[in-house]
Amino acid sequence: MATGRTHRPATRSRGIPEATVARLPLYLRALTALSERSVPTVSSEELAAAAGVNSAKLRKDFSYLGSYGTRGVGYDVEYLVYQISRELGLTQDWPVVIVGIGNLGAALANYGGFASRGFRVAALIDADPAMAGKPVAGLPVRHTDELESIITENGVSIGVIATPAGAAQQVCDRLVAAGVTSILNFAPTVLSVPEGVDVRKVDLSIELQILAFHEQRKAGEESMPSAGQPRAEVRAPEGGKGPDGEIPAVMPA
Amino acid sequence: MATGRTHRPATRSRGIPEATVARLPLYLRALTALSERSVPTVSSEELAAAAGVNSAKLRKDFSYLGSYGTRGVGYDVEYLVYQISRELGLTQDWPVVIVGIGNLGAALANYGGFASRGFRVAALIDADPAMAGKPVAGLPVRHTDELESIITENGVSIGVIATPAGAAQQVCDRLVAAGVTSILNFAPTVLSVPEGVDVRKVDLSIELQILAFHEQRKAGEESMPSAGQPRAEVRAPEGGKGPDGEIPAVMPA
DNA sequence: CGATGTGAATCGGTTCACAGCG
DNA sequence: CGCTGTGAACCGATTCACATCG
Repeated sequence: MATGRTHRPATRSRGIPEATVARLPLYLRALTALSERSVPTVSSEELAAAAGVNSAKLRKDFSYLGSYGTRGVGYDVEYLVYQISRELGLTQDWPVVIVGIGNLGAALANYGGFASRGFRVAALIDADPAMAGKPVAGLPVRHTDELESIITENGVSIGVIATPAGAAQQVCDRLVAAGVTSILNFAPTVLSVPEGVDVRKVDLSIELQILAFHEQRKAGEESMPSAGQPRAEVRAPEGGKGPDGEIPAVMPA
Repeated sequence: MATGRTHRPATRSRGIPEATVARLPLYLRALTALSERSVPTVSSEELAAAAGVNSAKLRKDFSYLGSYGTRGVGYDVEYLVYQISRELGLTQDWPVVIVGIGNLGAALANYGGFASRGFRVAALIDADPAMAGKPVAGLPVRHTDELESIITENGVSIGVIATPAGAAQQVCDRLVAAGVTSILNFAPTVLSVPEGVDVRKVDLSIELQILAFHEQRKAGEESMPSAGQPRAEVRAPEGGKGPDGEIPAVMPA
């Protein structure tokens, strides 16, 4: 596993479980929706339903952040939005670069969920000289040659890789060398990075394969000599996802 | 969690853990690469490195599928590719529809990783009448009115939703009513579906927020009175991901 | 001998159920 | 009285370490 230190410096009591961190954005989204409808407070039950989890899990998650609720009443929406935002680090500005402006890169550049969450697309970068200068989502595409200077000048610490698989590791190396310490990888490759660099991946193909697995199972069960109903025992609406939940990648043009 | 049945019919000994299923596509990808380089066999150690996991986990995973290795030698690449493909249900053809042909939908339509894995884009569907007939990735975009007939005629059981958040639930309902039982959701909404329908989601914004959380932590540690080295204790290259690994969604144009 | 396959130990996360408090 | 907050039980997944066998 290589966890760096074996024991972790125990940065105060900051022991928020990874699984909880992964759900905070979900709660935040639900809370934001409530906030827009001017709902003042929510119970764990209601919020849980809106976020697609169960209430016990939600309460436990919030308990790691502190006691932000009021017994007998619920949670103050605005206050919770603030607390979660702060915890996630969304109260500050995060400049990001997107490398690889193919179909996917362009889709990401146009994605509205960025700005609203404290993320700012500092630059779009592509290796194709023909792309250079072309405006995508209101930003001119810059050439890969400028990668290092863009990172440095804008203090970018988060990079998004949306290049073909073959170019991903190389791009990753350059991003890291230039100072990026968090990478969101859409290319279908395993990136190797030095310790201290965080990588998350999204791979559409993998998601589909997992669906196919379950789909096959359903089909099999239907025509099973034993099996009762056509489709029972599958994944519940809850929205749960396999543990460890590897996320995989989409490949651009 | 609402697992439908409480005990599961125990479809023979088919007890492959969800976490293992989620990694099979990863192994498959690595194996395919080896196969293309005509490598005949691999050890658990080598394959694990290529897939970004540790070897004990990989061996345990494979043990759920059966004993496909040879002690003292390793695994036969071709044989394993076949076994995993079969297990995942990739030896059959899976027609899929993509609903919502914005930036993201187009990117998905152009994604090459589909065909190579047994997935076939049966149709691209969009609600905008102006899009109808326009060719995207070689296929003419069809209007939402045709959704039901397309699903039925092509026997589609897997649907991909790449619409704006507001339209997602409605599209989902129609897909399900028409017979779709697996959905890959890219819209940033919690979809509610009847039991027996599988939903997985991909949300870019959530992934970025998780990165921001860790990024913030790194920054904090650096200037910590106590903390030793600048950056220790973060996520290792291993590629691990938070359990439960909620996957989030990208929003199209 | 070397690498697989797997019980047993361990770990992290989820769920339960209820004490605590506004 | 109702809902939060949480210890404890539970459960699945990961890791360890070694017996097994080609």
